[in-house]
Amino acid sequence: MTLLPQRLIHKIQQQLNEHFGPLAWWPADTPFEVAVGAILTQNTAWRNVEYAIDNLKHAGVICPEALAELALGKLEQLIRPAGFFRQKACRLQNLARHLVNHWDGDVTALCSGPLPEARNRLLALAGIGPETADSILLYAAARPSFVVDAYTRRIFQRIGLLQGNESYDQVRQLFMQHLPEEVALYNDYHAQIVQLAKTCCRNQSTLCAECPLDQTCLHARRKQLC
DNA sequence: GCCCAGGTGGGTA
DNA sequence: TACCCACATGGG
Repeated sequence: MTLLPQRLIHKIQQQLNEHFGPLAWWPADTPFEVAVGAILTQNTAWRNVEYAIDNLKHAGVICPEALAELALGKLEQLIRPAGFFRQKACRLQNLARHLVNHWDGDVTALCSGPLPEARNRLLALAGIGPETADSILLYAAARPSFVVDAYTRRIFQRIGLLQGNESYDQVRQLFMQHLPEEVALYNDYHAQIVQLAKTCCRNQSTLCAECPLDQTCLHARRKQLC
């Protein structure tokens, strides 16, 4: 049985929600900390991001004003555990200075107004691409912008909904056109995707026997047939 | 020792 | 447009 994309996207969400419950999440205390985490986690394991954020907290610089003033070399050392530390230090300081200079240090102000314009403002900043922009919009500013990440692609490719050659915006549009425009739903869905990818639908050594989607997923059903 | 992790941007054809 | 590559650390 092959479900239409809309049915499939809803069914997966229901199954994940039943399995994990609502997660409503981003591990951060403030909107700015969400933005910092979103930049630091670029192609990096979250565990390493936590080390870097702990360093920033202990140094008392996890706010736009302090980060904007901090010596770049010092910032590089603090975020070193998150990898790509020279690039990411520039990106963080650039964001912090932009916020201080133009938005009164307020991430949610930067993300305000019509969604496409807000998203384009983020994309215009150095080192903020589509995934980072959508993470900031959704999790820092509670705007309904669906986040597509490597987990989303991996899971929905295995399920059979994606081929693997779709652009970021194509995947984002696929979800956004089939889901109601609800922040809480986007928030939970992405959080549940992350949870599934870390627990069952891992890159290697998949645990399909424990997966709540095993009856829906092509990958798991193929394994069952073997 | 090797591979991978919640990407992005610059260069090249 | 489509690939290729640099960017860097820490854990399994």
